[in-house]
Amino acid sequence: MDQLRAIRYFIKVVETGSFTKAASTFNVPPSSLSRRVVDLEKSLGATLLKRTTRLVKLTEVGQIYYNDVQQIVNQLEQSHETVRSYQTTPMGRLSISSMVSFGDKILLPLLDEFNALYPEIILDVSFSDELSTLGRDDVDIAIRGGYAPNERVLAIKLMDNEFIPVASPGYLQQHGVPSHAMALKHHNGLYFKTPLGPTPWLCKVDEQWHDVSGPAVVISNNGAWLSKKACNGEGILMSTRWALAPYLESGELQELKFEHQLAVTQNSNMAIYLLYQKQRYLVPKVKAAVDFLVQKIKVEAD
Amino acid sequence: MDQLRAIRYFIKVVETGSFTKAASTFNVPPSSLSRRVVDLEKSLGATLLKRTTRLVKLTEVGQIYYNDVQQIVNQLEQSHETVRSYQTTPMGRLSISSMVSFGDKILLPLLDEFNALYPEIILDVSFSDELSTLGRDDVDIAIRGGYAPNERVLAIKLMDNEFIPVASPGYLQQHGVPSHAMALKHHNGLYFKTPLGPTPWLCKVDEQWHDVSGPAVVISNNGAWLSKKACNGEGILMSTRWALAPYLESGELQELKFEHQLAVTQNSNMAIYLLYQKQRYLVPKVKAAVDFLVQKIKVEAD
DNA sequence: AGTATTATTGTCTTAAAGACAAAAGTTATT
DNA sequence: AATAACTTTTGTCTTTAAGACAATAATACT
Repeated sequence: MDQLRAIRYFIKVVETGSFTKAASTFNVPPSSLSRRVVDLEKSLGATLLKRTTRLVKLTEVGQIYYNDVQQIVNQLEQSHETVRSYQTTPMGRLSISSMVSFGDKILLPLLDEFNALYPEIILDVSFSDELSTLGRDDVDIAIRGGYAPNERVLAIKLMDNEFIPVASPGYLQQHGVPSHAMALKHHNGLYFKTPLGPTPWLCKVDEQWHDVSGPAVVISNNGAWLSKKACNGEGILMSTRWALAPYLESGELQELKFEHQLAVTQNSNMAIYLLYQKQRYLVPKVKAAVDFLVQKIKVEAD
Repeated sequence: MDQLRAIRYFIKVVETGSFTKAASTFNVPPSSLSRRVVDLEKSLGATLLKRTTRLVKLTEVGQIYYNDVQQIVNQLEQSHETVRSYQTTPMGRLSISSMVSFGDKILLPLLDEFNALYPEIILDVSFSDELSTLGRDDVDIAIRGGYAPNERVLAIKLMDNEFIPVASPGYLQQHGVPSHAMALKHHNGLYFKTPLGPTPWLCKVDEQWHDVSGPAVVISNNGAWLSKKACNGEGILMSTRWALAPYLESGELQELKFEHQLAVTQNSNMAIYLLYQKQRYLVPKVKAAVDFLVQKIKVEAD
């Protein structure tokens, strides 16, 4: 029995929920899949699928098995790609996942340059603030803030991700410039929301953390929109220095400085990391992109 | 092409270093292996093996590929065992790896009991202080001291692993009872050696660590031998409280107490952990053993 | 209830792996 | 240096397993 083929069939049947649909993706008759999956079940001594003519569902062990083999087949595929592309020029589809805000401001311009450099690499870029599970999905490179990666994933710090409080001159004129961090509690807040929830205003005084968040005006994960609102004088915003840079330069917003520095998390080493799977660095396209991005962004940050 | 079969052939060829030897383990002619490996190499577009008639060696990519697929095939095998044994009574070979000293004193008596409880489980117990790479090898359960496991491995703390200094009454009469930890520097040392090297005598005074190791008489990883020497009054020994318990009770050795407690590592949470792979807990024999050992040892520790 | 869809089963065909013998290439020994 | 011993590869045939296609059985929707 071609075990691996049977497993691939099984996986596809689970994913499509149908023998017929799965069969069509392999260009073989459904009967083949049916037979192979039965073979597999016999060899395992367990039924993996509950078949009703209308839909195919996983059994309890089937679910366990599916989770395992899905990942295993994925790994195998990656390993084959590593060998196949070993010592060739960078080429093929490269999928990058980035935080939304970072993508707009910094990543996209760089990718244009990257594209010109490696025309044989087809970029597949998606923006999302969700913490994608690198390795599970087929994302080659992910860019995320403040991340604790697992052992198989390598993280390179690209740049700091310092959050600073800002407000428009108009707002400060009307409501006064807060002299002490504690005073922020009486100011209107425009809150940035990460996948982990809204970011509070925190402040460390005498080794003690205080939440100095003021009443919320809006909460959003859309940085540009929040910045607009801040410019309109609707409240105080805490966002990353690099996202606010253009507004600070134009004077539309100004940074608030306090004796006790503000933060949005007690975890001090907030930074932006580039993540990739260790083994995948052997694939030329991945190596090219990692090296390029790290070099470009680290230089820019200086 | 039966990819998986080809990969299994390839792995065996690498392990045995010979097509002929590998072929005999599969009970097929060597020509089959030769053909399948060539197929595999063709499909990957790379040569994996450097064949000279006398020995077969891996190429550079071959080495990378071998590391990958060896692990992948292992995972697949484990996954199949999980399914096959799902909801059956605990049975089959169970391999346990334990630290030497812990094995003698605590584990073996328990395993006799375990064996009586689950006669269908064939125990394969090996003792070694080397840090075995759980998952890479086929060890189901490992027992180790002070371990930082990876994400796929679960660690359950079985008991504390407190090191205490002891000496025989004779030794103390002859050399005097050290009044302060610092005084140990002038005492003969019997040093216990872990895979990470000999264990120094450390002592924390005013938030500052000091090495108070005295001149070494012997260094060994054999706890029983060191204990004997300590009984003979040859020096001061630091070993685990549970290993020394019988000598302390009989009065052959006595514990030295200091204002500033001694340790053999700055890492405070030294303890003995039971380690196993998360997924493998689904295999009845593994679950039975983990549950049994945890329960028994935790109860004994009270 | 009837129809359409879907999985399974039966039978034949095709493709791929195994068996066995022979050849080619290496290393070690005489 | 040449031969002997061993190992991998190649050639040819046989056997085994997967694919093709039609037919059947079973289920859900109209």
